[in-house]
Amino acid sequence: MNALDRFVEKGIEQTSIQMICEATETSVGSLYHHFGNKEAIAAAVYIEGMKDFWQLVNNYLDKATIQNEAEPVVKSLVYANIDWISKNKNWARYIFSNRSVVKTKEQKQVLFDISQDTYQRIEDLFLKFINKKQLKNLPLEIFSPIISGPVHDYARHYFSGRYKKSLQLYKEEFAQATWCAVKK
Amino acid sequence: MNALDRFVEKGIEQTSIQMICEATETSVGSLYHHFGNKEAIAAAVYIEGMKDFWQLVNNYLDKATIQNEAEPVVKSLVYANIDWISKNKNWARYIFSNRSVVKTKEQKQVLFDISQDTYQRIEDLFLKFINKKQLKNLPLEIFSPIISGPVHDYARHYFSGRYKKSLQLYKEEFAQATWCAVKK
Amino acid sequence: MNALDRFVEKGIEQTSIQMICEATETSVGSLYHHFGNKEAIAAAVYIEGMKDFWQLVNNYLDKATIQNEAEPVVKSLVYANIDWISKNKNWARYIFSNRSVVKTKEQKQVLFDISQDTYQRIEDLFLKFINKKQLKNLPLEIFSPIISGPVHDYARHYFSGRYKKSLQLYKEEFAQATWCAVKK
Amino acid sequence: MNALDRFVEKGIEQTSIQMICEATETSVGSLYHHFGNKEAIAAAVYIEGMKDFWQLVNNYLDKATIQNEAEPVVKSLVYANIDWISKNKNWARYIFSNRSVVKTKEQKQVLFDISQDTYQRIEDLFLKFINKKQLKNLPLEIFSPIISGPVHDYARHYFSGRYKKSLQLYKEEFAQATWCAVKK
DNA sequence: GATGAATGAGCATTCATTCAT
DNA sequence: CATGAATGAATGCTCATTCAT
Repeated sequence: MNALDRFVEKGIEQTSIQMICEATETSVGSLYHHFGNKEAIAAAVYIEGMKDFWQLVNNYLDKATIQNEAEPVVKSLVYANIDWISKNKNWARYIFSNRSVVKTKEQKQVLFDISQDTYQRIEDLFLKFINKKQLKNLPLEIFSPIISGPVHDYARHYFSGRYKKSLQLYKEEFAQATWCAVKK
Repeated sequence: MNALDRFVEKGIEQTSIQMICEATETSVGSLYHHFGNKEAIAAAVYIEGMKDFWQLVNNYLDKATIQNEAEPVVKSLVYANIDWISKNKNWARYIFSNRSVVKTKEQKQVLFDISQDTYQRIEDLFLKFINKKQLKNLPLEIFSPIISGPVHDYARHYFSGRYKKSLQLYKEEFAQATWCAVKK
Repeated sequence: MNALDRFVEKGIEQTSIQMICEATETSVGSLYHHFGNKEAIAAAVYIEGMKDFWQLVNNYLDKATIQNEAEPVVKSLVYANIDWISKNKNWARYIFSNRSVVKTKEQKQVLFDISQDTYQRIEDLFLKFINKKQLKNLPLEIFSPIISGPVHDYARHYFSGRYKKSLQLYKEEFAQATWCAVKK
Repeated sequence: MNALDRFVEKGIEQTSIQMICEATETSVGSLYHHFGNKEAIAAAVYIEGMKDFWQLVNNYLDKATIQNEAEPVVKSLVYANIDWISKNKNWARYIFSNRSVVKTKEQKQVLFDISQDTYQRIEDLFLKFINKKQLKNLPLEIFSPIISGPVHDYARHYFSGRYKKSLQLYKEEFAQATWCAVKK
């Protein structure tokens, strides 16, 4: 689905239904039959991207949890962010810039359902590692910003052209700094 | 009263020139006389916000550099982010979501000029503290994401309604975690 | 009912798309769907008029060429001008005052194609009559101004209200004077 | 006054007051102080051009009437048209395309006054030559179209780019054909 | 008289959405 | 289910004109 490329290229508002039709080789009527309106298309693209992201996170966690240690788990989350963003640049740009396209209750529910299992899995892991004194005893909701924030922030600057070096280049630096930030 | 409030409330595209006129008690012609077009208004709001932010950062640095230690400097940057975002919620929302409104060479130059002195000041400080072995020897361009990223990420979730607790509540946690992330 | 009537009445610039919609009982979108922009509407009206004119010229030539003499051919061109202008006052006014609406290559080509056959036919006839010493040996491109110019000039003054008598009244005078102007 | 050049270049409607100010190195207020509104500027340019034209015609008639013969008088009118148009291309283009800018009673009166003397002079001459059987006994109001029409028509085609050769090149041909058209 | 900033009505054009085929 | 012509509300922007200085 190349609506994504158009959305990233010109912005959602500047991408007309006509353009999406051409990019996806669909007819106007067909698009409306499937999605109902333009906002739903934007939301569908967002949700599809997030689904893909959470799958990757889940896969990385499968390997990282084998050793039952906090460090590989935390670092795997950093790696997952860096790798997914690197491989899905347009999706990342889109998701970073268009959080607000998910508006309706139904869309929000779908988004919630997509991440819920993995989110819960991470919370359980973190609670366990806090108890095992491997992680700082931080409120659960600030782990995610501490782990993902730096990478996302770098990616934003990179996408805007301010930073030139690829995320992959600083993979270990981000992973190590993040680990230092959260470890007990 | 502000164009900013309308932009945040409905999004730039969904805010018509008419709405801006009403919000600012200006006439259409006057707006165009001073700004030239809508994009320039959006850019001006962005730049004004950033100017305010960098001033605050500079003020915080003045106090933090007295002791000539890395820790208060790093933490002051975290505090500056948290305090500015907390006090200027709409400006923060706007800047987080509309980085791309600064488009023309002139606008980019103005934005650059605004931050340049403080940015340089921070780089000089970090280089000094790296040499004094108080900070990890990281590439300079990843300090900023590591320090600002977590706070920004939390703020985004907070603004979107996902997180309910205010940033101020986690001020020390963010400052401490960030310090751990970058200290040698 | 016609875009033409509005254009003549108020001028092209002073005729808004809204007015054209009302006059043609079309919707704005439909107009843009078919023409693309306002200039294309103005050009289409111009071209339609010229098509009609050249058809009349062609019909008149059919009859005038039967005798194989220069005089009826030359006079038939004068008559064609006078009759077409008399019967299509608004189209004539429009075409006289808006030559420059035909701007794009495509429009110019269509206009050329419309007149080309008849134009060539007239040139061939004139060359033949020059050779038969029935016409002055003038450059081909000044026959047209000599034949049409007086009638057009009268019509312009008539349309502007300066002259009151109808063109038809002076039909024979124009035909005879024109014949005297070009005959050997 | 270079408003003329702008009017010809872009059309009256497409020439803004601002452009006229820049072209004439005047201020907006000054322009409005002297002319009252945009239409009056357009009319003033038209009238100024016509004044210049009629002066030339008058000069040419001074010389042409010495011999007291119809032929030099008729031909001098053709020459006057050709020479004035050749020397004042932009004014000619403007006047040909913007007859309708003279709208108010006052403007029409001025225009009338400008041409009246010369117009009367020509009518008197023509009446005399008709009586002397040097000219066809045509209604007075069709002499002008017969004499000026061909030249004007050629000029229009020349200005639109359709004809490439300058008017001056066909000076004698137009003069001779016109003389043939009106002579007894 | 001269100035040019301010005004706001008016316009061409776009585009999400509908619906008859 | 698919299509794309038709719709018309909504918008960014221009520009003639005014008027306080």
